[in-house]
Amino acid sequence: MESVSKRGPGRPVNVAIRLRRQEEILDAAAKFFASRGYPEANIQELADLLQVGKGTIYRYFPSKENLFLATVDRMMRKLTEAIDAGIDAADDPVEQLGGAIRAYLRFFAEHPEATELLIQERANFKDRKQPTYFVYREANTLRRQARVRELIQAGRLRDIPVERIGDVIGDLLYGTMFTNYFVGRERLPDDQAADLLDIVLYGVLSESERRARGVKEQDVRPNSDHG
Amino acid sequence: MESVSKRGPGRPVNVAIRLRRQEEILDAAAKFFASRGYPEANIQELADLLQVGKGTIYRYFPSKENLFLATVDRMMRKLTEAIDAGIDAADDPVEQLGGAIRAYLRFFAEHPEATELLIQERANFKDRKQPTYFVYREANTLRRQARVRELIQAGRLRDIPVERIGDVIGDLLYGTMFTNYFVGRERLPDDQAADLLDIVLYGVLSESERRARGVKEQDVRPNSDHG
Amino acid sequence: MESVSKRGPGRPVNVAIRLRRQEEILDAAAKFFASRGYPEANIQELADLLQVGKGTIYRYFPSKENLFLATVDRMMRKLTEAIDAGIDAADDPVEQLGGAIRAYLRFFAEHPEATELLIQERANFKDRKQPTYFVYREANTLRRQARVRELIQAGRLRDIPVERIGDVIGDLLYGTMFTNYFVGRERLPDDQAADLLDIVLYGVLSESERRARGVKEQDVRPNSDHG
Amino acid sequence: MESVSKRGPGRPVNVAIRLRRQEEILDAAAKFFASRGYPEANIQELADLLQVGKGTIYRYFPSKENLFLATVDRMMRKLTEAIDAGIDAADDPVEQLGGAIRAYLRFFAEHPEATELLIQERANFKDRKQPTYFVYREANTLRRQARVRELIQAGRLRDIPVERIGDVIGDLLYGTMFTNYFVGRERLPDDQAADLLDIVLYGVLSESERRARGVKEQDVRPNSDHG
DNA sequence: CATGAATGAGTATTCATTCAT
DNA sequence: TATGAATGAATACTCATTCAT
Repeated sequence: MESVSKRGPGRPVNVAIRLRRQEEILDAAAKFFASRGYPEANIQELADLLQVGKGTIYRYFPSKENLFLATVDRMMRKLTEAIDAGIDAADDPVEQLGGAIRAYLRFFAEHPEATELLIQERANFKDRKQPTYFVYREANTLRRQARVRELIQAGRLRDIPVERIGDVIGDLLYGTMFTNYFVGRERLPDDQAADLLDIVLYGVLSESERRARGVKEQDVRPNSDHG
Repeated sequence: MESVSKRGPGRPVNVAIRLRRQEEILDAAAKFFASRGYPEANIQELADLLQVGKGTIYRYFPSKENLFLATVDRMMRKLTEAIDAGIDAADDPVEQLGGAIRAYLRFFAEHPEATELLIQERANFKDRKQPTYFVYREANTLRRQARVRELIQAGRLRDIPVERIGDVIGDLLYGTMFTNYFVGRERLPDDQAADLLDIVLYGVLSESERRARGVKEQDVRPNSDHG
Repeated sequence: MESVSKRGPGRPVNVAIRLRRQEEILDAAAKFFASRGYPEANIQELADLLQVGKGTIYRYFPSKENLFLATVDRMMRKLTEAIDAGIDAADDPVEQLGGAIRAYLRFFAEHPEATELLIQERANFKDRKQPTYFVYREANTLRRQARVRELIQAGRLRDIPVERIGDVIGDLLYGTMFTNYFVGRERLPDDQAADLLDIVLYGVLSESERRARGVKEQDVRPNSDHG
Repeated sequence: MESVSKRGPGRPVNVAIRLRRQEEILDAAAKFFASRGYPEANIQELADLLQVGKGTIYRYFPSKENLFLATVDRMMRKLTEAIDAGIDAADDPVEQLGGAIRAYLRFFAEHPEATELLIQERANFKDRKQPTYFVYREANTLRRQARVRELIQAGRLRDIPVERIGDVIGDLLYGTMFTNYFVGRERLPDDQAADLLDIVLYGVLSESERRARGVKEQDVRPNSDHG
């Protein structure tokens, strides 16, 4: 697509080869960094794994750090795609929320190395870089907040500040993903998504307790973070 | 004075001094490991900070690893104490839940280095050790589940499996704590606790949507993890 | 040229260069370890001497210990060759014994560092390794004992157990070599070999004393170590 | 015994205590240095063994080096005594030579640590100090050469330069002692002494070979080291 | 283009020695 | 006098990166 020219000058074939090789390296690197941890992952070993020379890796990525960050970025790109696909699979906005959550949990269940990469990035580049995860999360915030706002205006969600809803759901997913990985929880992502959604949608209080507490529909508590 | 041991002459071991020195080292080490990250934290610099010789640190802790893990453990002990205190401050069980959440968020707001230590531990000792955080979390699980069970039996919470509630709240807090730290959120812990609790207790759906979805009091959805 | 392997492009491994470099390192290391002593010999300094980076030495030898032991082994290989050459230089078996002794003493006179390496090995690897010297000595024992046995059968040597003769000559050379080095004796190796051989062959007793003591040809004293 | 004074000034008792304590330390140190090797022998461990504080050892010996060398010196003093006793046990001078050799070999058989101390001293103080062994050996040289000279004048030994005889016997013993220790030979010292003496006295040649070679009584070969 | 030989900065830990108690 | 707390010099080894072939 990039070069539609039938016969450009130079070496057109190599571009494709170069991209494919790059992908191969990133694939192997993702697993390798995740299994060893960034500091213990040495390039020589990765080169051996890939059956290429060390120098070759350096031809594709200027440094270990750069390779690692490319690895994380690629992973986050894939996560974003997966979530978007999960959203697009439903029509009803509330169902779309469920779709997003399922996609998120599925993704990390299928790619355990993804979680490890997030940790390693934060631990090893704490001062040098905003965590890629949050770069992406923020990039999608407005788009997703808009959706929530529509639901509120449609009267389907309580009138709570949209950031608050986004934060709670985002933080809950983030915490769930880490915990799943760290303690080795083996739940089916879809079951877990359902449980989680149930509480987020309905809360944990019983009907009687809700009534006893006199919930007001529009505003359960004064909104402190509107400003 | 403490021990009437028949020790001969010579410089007596002062237990109190020893303990105090140990605490001083742990205090400094917590901040130091958090600010540098485990791999970059070199003992020489820590010794300089403490104005003692490197050897002195090694008299109190046999290795860098040991010192670091002691640091994490101490922090988790303090967190547990803070949460317990937050619980004990209220009588009503639902209020106690709020107290626990507030204590948790306050603790990490006041001790930003605590979050960093958790990351560093996971990133640098991934294969050697179960994360201390989850050792403590598990140690308190049964005790806290019992409390939830009572609330359900009292009809104040929906009849949802207790693990599910514990997991959701635990994961939400965990994710919130990390996110606060990573993106530098500066919310007042108590406000954040209130927001979070509001959603956990009441859910995000509006009353009309709840009714439209025909919520059943006892069991909103078939319980998949009872067995 | 040596190997017609189908290696792809890239810098080819030059086996000859590799071997030469290895020899250079061993040469320098032998002198260096001998002059400093094993514990004081630090690799950085050796690298400086060789005008290469520390890492280069580690490319050829995996550790300081390994390098040192390779150094000792090489020296013992050379000693063995020298002795064998000394033996082959003569035809008469008794002359061959003289040739071996001369070669031994010459070797250590010409390579003072060899003695030092033997000491250093024993002192620093006492529990980890049988001294290389004795590994080689034992490897040659049977071969040399056979020669002695022939001489006895030919009636040229007294009928003394072959081990006894081998041990005495071996121990005498070992002790002479150490003593020469430790006290800085500067005798010509060939003169010393002659003196030593004279006593070993003829003993120190005068003819009259021999007769007075009634030497029996075949067996001067009851053989206690035949079994 | 040392201080016969009934009531000297100061603290007379302590001198005896001090000497006894010093001996205890030297005893333990000899075995300790021999088993660990000088560099690995750390003073703390020796203090633990002796059940005293590290500082106490430093009250008796100013440094690790000094303690070690005192240990070697004491050992050599004992060896000298043992050899002298072996000499004094016989009247006939040739028997006395046998007595000395037996005493030497017995001493090292009974004190294996003695050999190790000699190695360790040479290996670790190569540039700082003439080996104690040779200090003592030289100190006794003249005395022993005189004895040999008398035997020659009495016509009982061949007229060989006395140094040559002393060197050969001395080197042979030195080499035998080391070899015994390094290869773990378990021969009875007296048997070994007899074997060794047999060869030194009578040589290894058969009578017929001696005659064939035309041994001249007084001078088997021109004396090259008289000057 | 691909390779791997060469490089050298960087760091946890030990232990002889001192000296306050 | 005896002790042991405190100290800090000293060193092998790894591995990201470069660049000659």
